[in-house]
Amino acid sequence: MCADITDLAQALRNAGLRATQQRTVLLSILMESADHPNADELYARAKTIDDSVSLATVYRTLSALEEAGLVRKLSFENEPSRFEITPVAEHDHLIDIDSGEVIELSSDEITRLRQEMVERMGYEILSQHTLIRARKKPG
Amino acid sequence: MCADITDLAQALRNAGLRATQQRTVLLSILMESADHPNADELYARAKTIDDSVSLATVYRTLSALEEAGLVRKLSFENEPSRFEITPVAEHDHLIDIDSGEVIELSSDEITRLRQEMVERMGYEILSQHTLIRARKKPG
DNA sequence: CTCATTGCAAATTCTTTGCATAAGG
DNA sequence: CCTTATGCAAAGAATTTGCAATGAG
Repeated sequence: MCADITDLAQALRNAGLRATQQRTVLLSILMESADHPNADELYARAKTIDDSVSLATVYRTLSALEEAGLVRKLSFENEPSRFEITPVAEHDHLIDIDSGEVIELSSDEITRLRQEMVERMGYEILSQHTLIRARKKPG
Repeated sequence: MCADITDLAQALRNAGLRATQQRTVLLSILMESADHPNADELYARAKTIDDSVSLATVYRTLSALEEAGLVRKLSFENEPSRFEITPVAEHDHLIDIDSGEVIELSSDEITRLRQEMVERMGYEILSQHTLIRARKKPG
């Protein structure tokens, strides 16, 4: 949970990326972010730690981290992409359309079902993600 | 399958929308599009029928149709939004990342499982959609 | 007739890129 | 050192909006 800078730098190098100041900061922020921040939010948070980071670097870093498999990009409707550390356990997202809150849903059984269905069709899954738009029931 | 112009106009009015020339054309194109076109593609197709439609109207119409529940907007990663007539039977999408082809997956069982899970949490589902990125297995 | 809808062009929003400088290994 | 990454500012892509003209009911 509380990875130190050295660990992060190592994680970056293991992923084949240079462990720059900016990447380390961004990765640490993502790891301690329970929500699913977008690029602007990450940029704002990063600047409180390292005033020099630019938004361009945030985007470039997110692309690099995604390509390396360390980060997952989430495309919600009508809003900028959000990002999260690649989850160990597969999970989906429910967005409360009234509050905007994003809730993670684990979905082992569903994941297995989908996997079977898709494999029967002759495909292998690279990634899968379900987005549910929902509203709290009254009462 | 082969709805005529009158039906379309009526469908629009039933949804509380004025049945304009442009909306009727766009709705008819969507109904006969087996793929999942984006705004630009719809614009191009619409112009072959009615040269006067503008891209702005395509966007405005799609918003209106979506709000009215006639159309579903699909947010794929790294590409403009695509649109489809709101499906009668719930289904998800698999995108072949090599060919770009989009395949519809029906998912009755999975839909039911998700529904139960979410209801147990005290939410009611407004929409749900799964996007699977996959690649054809060799052989 | 009256108000919603349209086309056009300009504006926004999110994201990417070119280039000279800085910094990782 | 040598290359890759960075910041900045400018470019780009997708989508939205203001406004005067048009068209549906």
